[in-house]
Amino acid sequence: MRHWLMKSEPDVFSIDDLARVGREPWTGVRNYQARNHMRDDMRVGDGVLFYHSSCAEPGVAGIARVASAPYPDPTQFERGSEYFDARSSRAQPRWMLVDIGFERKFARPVTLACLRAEPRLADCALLRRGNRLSVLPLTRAHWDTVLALARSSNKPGTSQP
DNA sequence: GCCAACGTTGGC
DNA sequence: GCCAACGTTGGC
Repeated sequence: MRHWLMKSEPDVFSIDDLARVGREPWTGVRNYQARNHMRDDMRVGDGVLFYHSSCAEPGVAGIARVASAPYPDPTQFERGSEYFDARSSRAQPRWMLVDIGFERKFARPVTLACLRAEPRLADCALLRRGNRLSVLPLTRAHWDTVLALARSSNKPGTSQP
């Protein structure tokens, strides 16, 4: 099983939204590297860290799972959608996505500041300077480390960053 | 709102 | 293929 991190702006779609709907097509990705990860590398059941970006407290908010095989992002065909792509066709769709299924929300998010403070995450792609990729792979060690941070930050008496 | 970093576009 | 201009991302 592989592990991933996927960014979402909570004002648009948060971990609570995912918890409510249970499962969601990850529409709107218009970056080839991110698309390639979904199209070529993801498998049903892969673990996903659900990351809140562009918000007051950026960080990992919870866990999801890859819930479908890749298929064409329907919004690329929707004239009038902000994600419409005239260069795409149903015969040759340009943008592929997967469905993401809710697993759990952390009691407290693991904040970006907390991630940056963890030496074992120093080589994580998320923390690289200027990184903007919205779908990125994690090593098993990164995954385990973030989950451990989520557990430790929930212990009573543990200081928060 | 600012700005650094990066991806995309398009002229040549 | 090069590269400047432009647009977007995302933290602060």
